[in-house]
Amino acid sequence: MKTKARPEPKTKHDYAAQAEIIKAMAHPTRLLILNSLKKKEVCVCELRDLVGDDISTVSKHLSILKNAGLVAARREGNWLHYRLICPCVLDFTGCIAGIKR
Amino acid sequence: MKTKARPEPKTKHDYAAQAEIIKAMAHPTRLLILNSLKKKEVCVCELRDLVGDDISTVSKHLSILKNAGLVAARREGNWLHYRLICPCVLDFTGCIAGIKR
DNA sequence: TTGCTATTTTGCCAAATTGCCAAATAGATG
DNA sequence: CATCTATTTGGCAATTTGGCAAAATAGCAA
Repeated sequence: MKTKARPEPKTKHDYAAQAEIIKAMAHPTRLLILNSLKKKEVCVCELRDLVGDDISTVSKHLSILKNAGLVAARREGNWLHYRLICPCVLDFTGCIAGIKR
Repeated sequence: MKTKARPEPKTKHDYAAQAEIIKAMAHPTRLLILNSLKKKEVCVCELRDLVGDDISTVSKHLSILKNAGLVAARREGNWLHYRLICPCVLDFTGCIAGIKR
């Protein structure tokens, strides 16, 4: 039987890596995109309609999410379908919802 | 018996509010502070030593966390002790740790 | 009151972020 | 090849953020 794992203390580097991912989520449009991908993959053009910004703006948000490792794309003909890689990032919402200022 | 609650669709305003809180967490120093408060409240001067930045910088990070509703302060003489209001925000870390780029 | 300590606020500046438009790219199709 | 569609990239201005230092504030004690 294993002894209970004791986590190493986190370094500044660890926190920087975490912050990169959290920063990618820290934008209203990107939260909307992530939530839109909760149940199914969605095409960029659909996301543009949902978001309502210029397509180039939406694309930039997607590349930020992609670089953070939060979403991935699959090409199908001319369309790119984005999907959520780690749906658990949306569980966060439940905790956040309980915070009142 | 109640029927299962069906969440309302989130508005841009909802996402903006969520983003505010997440943005407050999206900085290495602020993640370090939040984790330092995981088990017990901590004085500002201790946090300054942990973080290593100028005291005014630490104070600014604390005010960002406070405005986001993530921490609160309790005065004891000259010292201010900060504590984590919603420890659940640290559960997030588990999901984040699974993300690889 | 004065002085002392802990903390916050203000001012400043460099760096990063945001969003739009235009241009470039990738893939499909003729 | 040319052309069309979907998407990304580059450039730019406006705004926001981060960190230090100086000044201001809050509470305690003499």
